[in-house]
Amino acid sequence: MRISSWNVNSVRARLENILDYLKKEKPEILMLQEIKAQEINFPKESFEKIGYKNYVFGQKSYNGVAFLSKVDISNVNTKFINDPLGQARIICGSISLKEKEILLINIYVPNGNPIESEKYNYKKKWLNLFTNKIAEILNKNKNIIISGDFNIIPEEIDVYDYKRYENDALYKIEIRKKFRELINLGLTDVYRYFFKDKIEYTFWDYFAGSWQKNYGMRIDHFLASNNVLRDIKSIKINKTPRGKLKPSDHTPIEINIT
DNA sequence: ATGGCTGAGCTACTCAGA
Repeated sequence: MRISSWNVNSVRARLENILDYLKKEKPEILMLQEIKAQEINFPKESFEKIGYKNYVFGQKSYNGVAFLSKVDISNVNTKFINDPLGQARIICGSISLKEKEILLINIYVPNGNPIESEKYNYKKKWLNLFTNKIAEILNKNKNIIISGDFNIIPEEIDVYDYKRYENDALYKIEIRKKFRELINLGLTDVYRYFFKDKIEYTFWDYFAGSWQKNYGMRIDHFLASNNVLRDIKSIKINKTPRGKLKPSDHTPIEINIT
């Protein structure tokens, strides 16, 4: 089974690109972030027409997450945490894989910039709430996958010039520590598990030819609990969609799981 | 290079992203 995650930066502006991607790569599940639409404006029919069910948690203008899936997702929940600002940033649900039930948690972490603003406090508070909830979940459920746009650069090698990001909400040491705290609950950064030193990115700014110069960062991740990690056979950052016309500034990251 | 694009909401311009 292939599961993919992609911050699409508006599901409506990106509809043709998303449909092209689904037809070409045929993931069983695509986890979307930043759909920037209310559920009523989500183009469900377009996805249903090519065999994907829609599970949507949207809001007006900003944020919003969703699952597109060929298989049933059960117990879909949009209240995983009580978001301090009431924003649509998490949707989760369960899938069956062989005899296993796996909880999929699709997240869009707050950006947090600029760091001297209330937005940074919101990011820290959000990450604390999320990590506490994951700790609680892991006590009873050993099969979880967290994926999405974390807005966190884990290490130096995950950004084209880390010195420029030392006072940025994506790379500040305080934020990277929160990522470590989450991992230390018993999760693995799946990309780094397969590729110890490889330099690859999932995001490139729209500005100033960042894509052409490969000025990017790795901020979209798959984290898996140990029981699930065993079943993950590969992971890939698929750069093709970022090079298309009218692209998202992020590109999909995909796992194969058996 | 702390915003030089891009999108939503709206219909002029602000807010947000990373």
